[in-house]
Amino acid sequence: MGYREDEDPMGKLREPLREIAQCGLPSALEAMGERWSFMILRAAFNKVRHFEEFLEQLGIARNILSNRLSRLVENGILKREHCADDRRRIEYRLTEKGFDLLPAMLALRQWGEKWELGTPANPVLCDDRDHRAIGPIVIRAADGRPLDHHELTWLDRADVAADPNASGAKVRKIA
Amino acid sequence: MGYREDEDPMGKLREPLREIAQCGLPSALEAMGERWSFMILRAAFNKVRHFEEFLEQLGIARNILSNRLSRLVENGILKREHCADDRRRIEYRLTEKGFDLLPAMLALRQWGEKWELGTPANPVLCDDRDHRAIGPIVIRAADGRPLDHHELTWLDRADVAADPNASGAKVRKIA
DNA sequence: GGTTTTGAGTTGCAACTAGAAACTGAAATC
DNA sequence: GATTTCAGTTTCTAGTTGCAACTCAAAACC
Repeated sequence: MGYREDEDPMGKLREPLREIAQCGLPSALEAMGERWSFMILRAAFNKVRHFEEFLEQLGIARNILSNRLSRLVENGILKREHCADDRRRIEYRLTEKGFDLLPAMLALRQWGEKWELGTPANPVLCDDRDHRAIGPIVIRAADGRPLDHHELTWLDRADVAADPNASGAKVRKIA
Repeated sequence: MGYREDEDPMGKLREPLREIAQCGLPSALEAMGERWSFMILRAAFNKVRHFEEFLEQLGIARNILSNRLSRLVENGILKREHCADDRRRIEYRLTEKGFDLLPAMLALRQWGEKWELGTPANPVLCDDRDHRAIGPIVIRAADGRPLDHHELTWLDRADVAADPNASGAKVRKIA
């Protein structure tokens, strides 16, 4: 459970990663950049819910797990819930924000499979409807066609072409 | 749980993250899971090439930068090249493997913008062709339609439906 | 009702890692 | 030849990780 701000045996007395040019990456890394965070997230996606279960699945030290879980809860990626049937048990569940990390996690995982593992891994993530494996995570243009890194440029927000389908002062989503 | 006894001033004497169930994520994290790796990658994507340039852009300590760059080179994500005109200068450039991390980086970045920053960041990554912002990184079925996490299941490799367009023993890519 | 077990943490300690600043050594510049 | 610059090392301190042992409350057992 929560460490207080003042005397914190394992706290984040660390300078936040410099937020150059107002980029979302440092913020994302602030929440997910620590050694075990992605592995915990992966376990959570695999329906791991309880402290001892994470402990066993990941082979992480108890104090680190405790700290990482608290951090993920603070960041709104997991939520803590007491079980109804056993008041001692605490369930850690993904929030919407947590689920939304799935594309990032899969992109990383696919990269690892392609370049490090060399072989497709075994539990394969599939489309529920037809049981076919999902496609690779790629970058796509607004119209949906895949882009590779030669076809990309960084533009100042002022120079970005408006979405022709957008009406007036519609807020652009991301990227 | 072996730390090696060799004397390595800042080496990776750490146990590899446990590779549960033959997953690509631990391998990916082995290469990219350290504190500054993604920020260095981001800088590299922004055409930062030289040691002092990284130093200035990131505000990282020299020794850590030196170590991270070496590590990224070892992992084949960056390559080191001596400049022709100035033999002292070393250029760090992304390899194909490094470029291939772009989807993962963007997914993370987009997540950070959406959930942490709240506001779209400024240099916007755009399609070179029409100068429109790229679309969000999402998970797609084999046929290209976007999937959300309710429409996904993990299947054993043996139970994955074959791609109907694939002829015989075609190797599936990833997922 | 009292003892034991279990879930989820804390605490203490030793080993490891990050960071700031000073130092090195070779190549370029004056 | 003296100075500056680039890319690292080294040193030393502060912060992190991991293991093992401890706590503390809520079930389970007897």
